[in-house]
Amino acid sequence: MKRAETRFSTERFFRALADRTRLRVINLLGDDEVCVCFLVEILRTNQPSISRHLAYLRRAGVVGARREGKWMHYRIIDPPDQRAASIMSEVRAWLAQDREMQRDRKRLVTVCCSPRLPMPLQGAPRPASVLTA
Amino acid sequence: MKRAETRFSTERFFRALADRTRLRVINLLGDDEVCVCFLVEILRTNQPSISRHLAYLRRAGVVGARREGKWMHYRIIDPPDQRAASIMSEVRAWLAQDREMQRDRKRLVTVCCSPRLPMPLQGAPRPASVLTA
DNA sequence: ACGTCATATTCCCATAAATGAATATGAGGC
DNA sequence: GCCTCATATTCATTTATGGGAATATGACGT
Repeated sequence: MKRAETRFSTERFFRALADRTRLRVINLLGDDEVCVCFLVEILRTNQPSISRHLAYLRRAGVVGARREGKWMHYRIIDPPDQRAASIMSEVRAWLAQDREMQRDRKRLVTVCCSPRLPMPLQGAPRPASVLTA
Repeated sequence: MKRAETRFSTERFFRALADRTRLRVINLLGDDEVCVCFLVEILRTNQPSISRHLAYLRRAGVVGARREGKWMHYRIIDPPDQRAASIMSEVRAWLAQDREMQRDRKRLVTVCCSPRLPMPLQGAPRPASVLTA
């Protein structure tokens, strides 16, 4: 079991948003849970890097995680602070307008729907939104 | 004349908000122009430090400056991006609830209204809100 | 021109954060 | 138990960031 995260901090919250990779992660999570392995695939970076960014976002109070067997599913959660939650909504709407972010989302759908997933993703649980799309 | 600042950047914007001193500056600026010398006084730090933070905020597109003789007045401006502007409104409302921020504002009023200003502030132009308060 | 005052910038140092490589953990199957 | 796979953490190194001291700039007065 993990330690209770240190109290919510305004600075940590903004810092979490001050990195393009983390913003891309937030964008990809969208309104569903997404498995880490897909984030690794779409962001084309190595697994430890994503894992650390996710940990950062978790400490900042903006994402939550759920384990399912070997897979970890991450999702956006409302930060404990009401104002922070409003800001998160704005941020997500903002990201939705960004070119690279739109490309990322497209790629996520493409990759997930592909009949033959890239090797490392065989059998990984697809994000819900893709399945229902 | 200064160079045109590099294009607005989401990350730079959030990084600007990821520092307590800068948040305190934003809070102190409130809805008026405030002279740098008052920020130095209230935040009890050295002048170069404030100046750098202000430069940071300027590059991030959240504050603007106006020179009046030897004095520089800073004010909050709407970032070029509409979404960023909404976020700034949220942030400012958020800061207004913070204890330390409220103390800072109080001190600003106290200092400005004091009949005998601290030495280095003699003759400095007071922020408008204090005068009309 | 010079001096002074308010502010900006530079330089250097210390700390913090991001990265890649390697290793550790945790879950499931045999 | 061991092996494998998905994810997390550690380590070492680089790279940004903030702070203090000193210096530069810009505006005004003389």
